[in-house]
Amino acid sequence: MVTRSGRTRQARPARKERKEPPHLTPELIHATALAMVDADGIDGLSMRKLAAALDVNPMSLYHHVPNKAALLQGISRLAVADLRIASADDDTPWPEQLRQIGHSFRTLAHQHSKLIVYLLAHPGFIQREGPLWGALCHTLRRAGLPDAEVGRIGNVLLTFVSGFVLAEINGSLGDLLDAADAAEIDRDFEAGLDILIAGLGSVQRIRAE
Amino acid sequence: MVTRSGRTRQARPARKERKEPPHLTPELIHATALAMVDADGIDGLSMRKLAAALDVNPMSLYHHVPNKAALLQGISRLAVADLRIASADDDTPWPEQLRQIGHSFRTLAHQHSKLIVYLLAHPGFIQREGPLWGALCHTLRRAGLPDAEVGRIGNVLLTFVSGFVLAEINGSLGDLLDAADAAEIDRDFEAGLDILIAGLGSVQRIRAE
DNA sequence: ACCTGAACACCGTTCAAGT
DNA sequence: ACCTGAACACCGTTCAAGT
Repeated sequence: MVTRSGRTRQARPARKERKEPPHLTPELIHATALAMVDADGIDGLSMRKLAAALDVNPMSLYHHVPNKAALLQGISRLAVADLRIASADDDTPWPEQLRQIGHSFRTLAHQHSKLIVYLLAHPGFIQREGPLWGALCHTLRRAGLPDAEVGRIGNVLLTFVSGFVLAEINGSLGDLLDAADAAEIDRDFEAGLDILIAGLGSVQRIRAE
Repeated sequence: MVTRSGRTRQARPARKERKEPPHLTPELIHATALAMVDADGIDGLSMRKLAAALDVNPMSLYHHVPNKAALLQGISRLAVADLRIASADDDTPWPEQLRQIGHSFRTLAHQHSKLIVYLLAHPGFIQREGPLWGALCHTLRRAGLPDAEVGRIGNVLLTFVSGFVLAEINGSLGDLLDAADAAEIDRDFEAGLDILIAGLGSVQRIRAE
């Protein structure tokens, strides 16, 4: 919830009366906008409502953010920064590491569910240079996959996880299965990863022959 | 392209002058709106632009369609009606049949790419009673899967295909892989289906023990 | 340098008035 | 029964004017 009542209201007589300057910065704007999206969804965010939440004239925002598209891009950067890939220790077996990457993504999706739906539907979310794709490719190479197959297989894993969290968040997953509780859906996610990893093993064997 | 110049302009003196009634019906409205979305995307559709394309006052639409949400629902119904599941002949092996279902979905996604992105991001697209989910469950049961697993596994296949077409349409797939041509992406899709089906086979074996 | 009001071109939707 | 203009409450964004 973004509330305008959270402002400091101290007794000492500030130099500028009770209308202290909000110290408007891109960081503050992005953070507030992300909070609004997390709370009310993409449609709940507008330049004018954002300005109201910051207690500022709508037009002031345009001195720190070029336009709404750039604002959304800034929000995305902020959210993706919350992604934590557990990997980096090469002694855990690669199937377990793939599972961890999948869980990292899904956790991020739960943290910013409203935004992730928007991000998955628009280009430029997963980047070739990002930590997620890097970790994925690294793990697959460690699993013995030839370089030519790494991208292809990595994409299969990524698209499955994307599709899953999307269906999970928009509710169609709970609709198709009769899964009412979250634990059931967790198990479905695990089952999907199992199938992919099992399939990956068999394809790996085939290509190696 | 929806153009307003496509109206008949005959020489005979119509009773109502050159402003003939557009015979506004829900069907015509939905079809025109779908064409607009296919051409310009979801954001390219507005009640006012739709009315302009139909050469009608914006407010007239509200006598045939309750609101924009209902309009989008009607468009979706229209698009989903284009889905053609090839199956129904039980002599083809189940892996091939699964592949065909996946291709049916992907073909639909290509036909209405702009709309499908919207549909996947919003609830209610894949229905339990729909032909796609029905065919999927039927095939999986035929593959010898216990009833308890059918939903779970069907969901894995569906979410993979959803995630794939989404990444394909919004361009992030072509970005991550260096795949420039469509044929390469076709092969990636095939590879994904192969992995899932292979994994499905092994899980099937495990559960059977 | 930063803020702001007015204005422009759009939205979806309601409602009373027309035929 | 169907259509329509005016109006309302919203948008994103530009721009000239203020400090």
